[in-house]
Amino acid sequence: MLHVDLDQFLAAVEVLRDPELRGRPVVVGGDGDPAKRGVVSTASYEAREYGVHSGLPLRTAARRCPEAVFLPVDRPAYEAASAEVMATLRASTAVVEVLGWDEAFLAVDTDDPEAEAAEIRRRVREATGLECSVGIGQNKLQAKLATGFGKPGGVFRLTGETWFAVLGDRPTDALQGIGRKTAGRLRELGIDTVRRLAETDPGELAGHLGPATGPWLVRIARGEDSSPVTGTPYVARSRGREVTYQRDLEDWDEVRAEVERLARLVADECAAEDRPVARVVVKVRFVPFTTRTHGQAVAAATGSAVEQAALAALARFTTRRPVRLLGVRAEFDRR
DNA sequence: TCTGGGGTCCTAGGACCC
DNA sequence: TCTGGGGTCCTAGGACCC
Repeated sequence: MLHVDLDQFLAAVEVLRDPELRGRPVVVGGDGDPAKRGVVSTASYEAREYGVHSGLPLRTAARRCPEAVFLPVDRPAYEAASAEVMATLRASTAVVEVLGWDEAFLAVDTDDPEAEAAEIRRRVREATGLECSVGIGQNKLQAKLATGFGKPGGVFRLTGETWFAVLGDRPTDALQGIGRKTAGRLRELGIDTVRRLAETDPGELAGHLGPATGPWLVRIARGEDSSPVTGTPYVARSRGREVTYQRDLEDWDEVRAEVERLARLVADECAAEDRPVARVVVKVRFVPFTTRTHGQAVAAATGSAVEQAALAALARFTTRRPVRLLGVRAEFDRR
């Protein structure tokens, strides 16, 4: 199995549009104004030299790298570039499973995966001008982790034979699915490396981290993953809109009006997809950063059902502190 | 580090039913 | 009426990913 991951995707698309950006620190995020609330979506490798990375507040990025070029997120441009790349990948005989804008798994039948990977890199570059890295593995987990070792612009193979030599002594958050919080909880249990996690009794970990999560963590630490590469089209389970306000909302009438506006946007998208909404969840982030959600089942599929449900969900909030973010999410009927 | 926006999946507790 | 045990569903919150 191969995992294809485009290098510094958003920044690379911007460089293609404006070749003068090549070689310069480029930061894509928010509306391109580093003085505003927002975070970095993608930093070019030049910007990463200054400690700028995805998720970093734009203000902080500007402090670390004042000479960087800050650009707004241009979704349509990235969607178009992504579609071109995915079409290129699908043109081969492989089964292609797309993950977001800039990643895909490919199930290929070949005796020489490195040659296949090099060929994919060449075709993507020729068709789109974009560079990618390719990971090779016996399953999706191995392939995906391998890509990181190939970046940028390289190919890396990770198998059951090399798994522990490459990853055994690394911290547990080297694994996809383990973030800062879970790594911290594992450390408290005396588990600080991938190897230690792999040696842990799944039943014991279930007691600490849940019946599904515990045993799953042990499996991924062993490099085990039986999930197939599926070419079936992705079907969303929910659709939502959320917005962080540059100025905190203090007036609850304004909060109500905004929730109604977001609900209308979501309702229109759901209607366009012709999928019945089962539930609406409203999210409120209060100042400084406390987030609460309330949901409301949608009874009938009437014209304004989503808006009605959103306002009903909002009515369950009793706190009246200033608000920095509002969100409305519609969950589809699961059948 | 003053912390986006799009999502997915899992957990725990309570309600409810037999 | 001083109270079991198992199963399922719903809800809010948390963690993670791109």
